[in-house]
Amino acid sequence: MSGKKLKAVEHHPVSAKRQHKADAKAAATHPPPRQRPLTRIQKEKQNIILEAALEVFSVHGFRGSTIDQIAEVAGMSKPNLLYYFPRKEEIHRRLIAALLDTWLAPLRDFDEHGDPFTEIRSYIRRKLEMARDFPRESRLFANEMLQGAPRISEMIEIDLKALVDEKAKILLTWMEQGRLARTDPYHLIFSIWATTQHYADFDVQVRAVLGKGRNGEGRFEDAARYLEQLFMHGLSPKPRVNGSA
Amino acid sequence: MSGKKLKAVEHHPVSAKRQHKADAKAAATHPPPRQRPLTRIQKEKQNIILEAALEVFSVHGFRGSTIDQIAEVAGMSKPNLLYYFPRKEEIHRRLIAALLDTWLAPLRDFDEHGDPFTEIRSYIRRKLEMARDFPRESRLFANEMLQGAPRISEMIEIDLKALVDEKAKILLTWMEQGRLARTDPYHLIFSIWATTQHYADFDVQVRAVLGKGRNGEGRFEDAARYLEQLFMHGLSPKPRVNGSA
DNA sequence: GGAAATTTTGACCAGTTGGAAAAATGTTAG
DNA sequence: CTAACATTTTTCCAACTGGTCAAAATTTCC
Repeated sequence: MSGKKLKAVEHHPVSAKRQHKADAKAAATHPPPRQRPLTRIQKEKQNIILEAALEVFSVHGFRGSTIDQIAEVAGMSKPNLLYYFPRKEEIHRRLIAALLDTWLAPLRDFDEHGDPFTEIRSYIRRKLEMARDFPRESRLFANEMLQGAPRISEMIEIDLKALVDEKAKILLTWMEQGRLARTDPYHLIFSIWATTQHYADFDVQVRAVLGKGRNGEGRFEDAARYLEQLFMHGLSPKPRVNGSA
Repeated sequence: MSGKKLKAVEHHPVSAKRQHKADAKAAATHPPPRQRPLTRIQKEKQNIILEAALEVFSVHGFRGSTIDQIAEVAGMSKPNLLYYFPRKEEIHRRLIAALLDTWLAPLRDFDEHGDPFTEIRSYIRRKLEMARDFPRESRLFANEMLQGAPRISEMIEIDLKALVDEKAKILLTWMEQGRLARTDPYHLIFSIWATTQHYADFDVQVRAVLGKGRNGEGRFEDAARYLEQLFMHGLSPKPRVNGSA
């Protein structure tokens, strides 16, 4: 349903506080067979679990989620789930790793050689589509941020920062060329993130406020229209070139 | 430190799944004396607890937080804490109730008779100040939203919606009067919420991206400047009235 | 078909968690 | 001083949690 391009980044903080007693044995019945190329069934089950875990983690956060919950959503028993992911943290790590990759793709596509407004508009559009189509991923990310990003601090301090720095530079160039209003490129990017992800993270609120009326999918199109205008012209009224209303 | 205008809204969902066995007895030694006007010490202790709970809940969410954690931050034992708030949920409820009140104050002050841009600008400013000065409250709110606002759905579906409807109407009037660009007032409000609260909720990310440089308090001023421009004129470059750069 | 490997299940465990009971320690008004 | 009350601490518990383990059920491969 959602986990499209997984990628298994493998970071291994290894900092398990309480390692119980599972030592270097590692080859008993429990862990899914190492070395071997990972059977089709294993991949399927892992995806089912990751999908279920996304569902749960994105709502309750890491600490607030239990393996039992995830197992139930995944339709399997807890020990069975633990057969595929020996540790709760491992599931979360995998989700986050996959997420970060997908999540930043739109920003990576930001093209230096394109037209500033076309680039910005399509970036907003893509982010908005992701908020619509992958709200759980957005919430998982938000949850992690709210907690101070304990598990991904290096990733955002290094990879993300580098990427944003790069794109900010592009924006600055455009500004110097007079093709874009001179302003803070970092906060510009923040504002795009904020306004688009809001529709995923605060979905309940958005729906509640818009009321029973057109809170179907229309809100995303309305949002797209509104944001386009906002980022283009702001809220200043049109200079009123032709006659009155 | 933070809980200014408490208000004790009293909602009582009462849906405790596991009621253990505490029945109508209710008058043992545990509960803080009912009826009596609530001594000064009681208020103080309650505030200490609420303060600690805010600290914990805002980071880990309701389910992810434990009474032990809160008690430790509050500098008291768990049973002692439970003497003042017999239930974990009760603490959370109190926090949320107080929060909603404070949180919406800036929007309430939105004045129909003011100048559109002055009103919008000062609304943005106030929200930004709140993000800076009360980030935990913002995160607590965000956490609740991420979880689908299970404990405050009626409140946002009724009170919040009514308030926003009212203010949206004002915005519409301004638009019709040609004093504000014609656009969707609801999404306009969403965008203000999103862009301002972002600085509290995604603080880690913002700081990481801005880097070690001026991530002190400067970011809030930069944000204020940027947002002012965004909401005023958008990102279109100045018409270039006078000469070149 | 059957041995080997994989997957699933059921029983179990130690540590945590929300909360109860009651005893112990203040505090205060008469 | 002391009885009545308020507060705090100690002890305890049942349910929940992350995780283990051996055995049973199933699949895979020759």
